[in-house]
Amino acid sequence: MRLSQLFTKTTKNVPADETARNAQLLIQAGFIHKEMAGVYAYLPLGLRVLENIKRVVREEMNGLGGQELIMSSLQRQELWEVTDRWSDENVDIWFKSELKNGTPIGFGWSHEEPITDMMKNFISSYRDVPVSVYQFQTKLRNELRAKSGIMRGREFVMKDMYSYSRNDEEHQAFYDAVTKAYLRIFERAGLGDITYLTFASGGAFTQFSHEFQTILEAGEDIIYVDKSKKLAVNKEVYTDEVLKQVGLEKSELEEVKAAEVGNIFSFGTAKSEQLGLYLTDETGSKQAVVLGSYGIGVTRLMGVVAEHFADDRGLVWPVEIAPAQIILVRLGDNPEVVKQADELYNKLTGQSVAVLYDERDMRAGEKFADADLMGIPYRVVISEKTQAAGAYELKVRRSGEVKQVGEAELFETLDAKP
RNA sequence: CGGGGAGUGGCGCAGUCCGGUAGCGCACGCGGUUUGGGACCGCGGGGUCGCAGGUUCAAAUCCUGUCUCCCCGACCA
Repeated sequence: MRLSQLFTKTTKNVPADETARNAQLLIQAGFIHKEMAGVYAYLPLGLRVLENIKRVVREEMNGLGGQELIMSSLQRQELWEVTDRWSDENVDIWFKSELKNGTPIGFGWSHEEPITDMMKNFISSYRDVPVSVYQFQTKLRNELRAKSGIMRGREFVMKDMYSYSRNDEEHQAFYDAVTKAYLRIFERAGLGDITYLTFASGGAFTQFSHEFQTILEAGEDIIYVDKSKKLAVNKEVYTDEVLKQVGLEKSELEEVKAAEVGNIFSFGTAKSEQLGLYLTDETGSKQAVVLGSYGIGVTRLMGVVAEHFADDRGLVWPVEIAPAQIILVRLGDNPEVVKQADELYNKLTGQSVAVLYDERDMRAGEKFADADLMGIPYRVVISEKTQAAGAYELKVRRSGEVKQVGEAELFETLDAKP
């Protein structure tokens, strides 16, 4: 993408109505636009990050055998009344409206009920399971107070997966596989070192659920981490009894603030029984289906990554989810410089390397500041100076390291062929 | 939902106490000088001061109501 064609602009002014670092930087860099409190639009660069995160998540979900679909945002009152989660007393984050004829409808804050109800059409035999389905869905939640930028909004994108199994053993095998896949996702998003599998409240159905908590000062949760065992316990279930159960020693635990980037649940058969999802086994007897639910806050994850890696110059994206792998900065309009820069741009984009080509008629300082603010992992400069030196100037955003490289090394860095 | 703070060109702010023709920086347009870390000079365009009432000869400024935004807390499968 040529930056002269990009409609968004960076700004030096920090937005006054944001204190969350992630939102400040994402707005300054032109990645997102704030529509109202807790509601953000994703502009071209931000959308690229979002799509990259989705790509990673999708690959891992498909690897588990998950089948992608998209449920609806408008939901039926009667369905949620079956599980007693329609009333505002029980669920206080509903957005509700009604059809022209007066029929109440809700805007989806979760999809457990609709998706499980829908699966009744397709699961009737033990031969139909195990099966898992997932979606990337915009969730709407009428939070009393929005905060933390895109880490907690009223409208956000979540990947939610649901698994249907015939018994606890089958369910547990899948649950464990999801756990591993989740850890790989956070690893690929660059947060592997600081993301912990965390024991958390299991709600009404099981004793524990598992959260994936990323250590972050701006996080909203308190957890106790055992860094050597790579496990943690959420403060909400932090008792001697629980520690004993999960095999953690109080003396090994450290209290930290963290952001919940994922959460997985076992529902057992309770919800299936409520909604009437049964299968027939080999003996012809009817059994309730074992349900699991697995969420990742996609937009929150983007916010956490932004927040965690940012430095005093701006955003810093890990290569796998960056809006571009490289930003090609062309200085001046000397015909030879233009020629070399155009050629490099064409060669890289021809190999599907995502390149931001800064061919704007601007001063070097502004271009460098923009490249830093946008957080593109690699920056290559082509100018009269680099031509005289006979090498490309390559800067690594994260470390700040600058070096002269030849074509071979440049392409190797970008995992491309010269 | 309780407490606190704030709404003034696209963005960031001053002006409000003490009423008298709305200003600065960034961004934008034109001209010029610059040109490897957010340059400089000159000229220029752009704002019913959140909204609705009220007081007054006169309201960004005073009064009443209302909406929105931010922070702390509470809440949070």
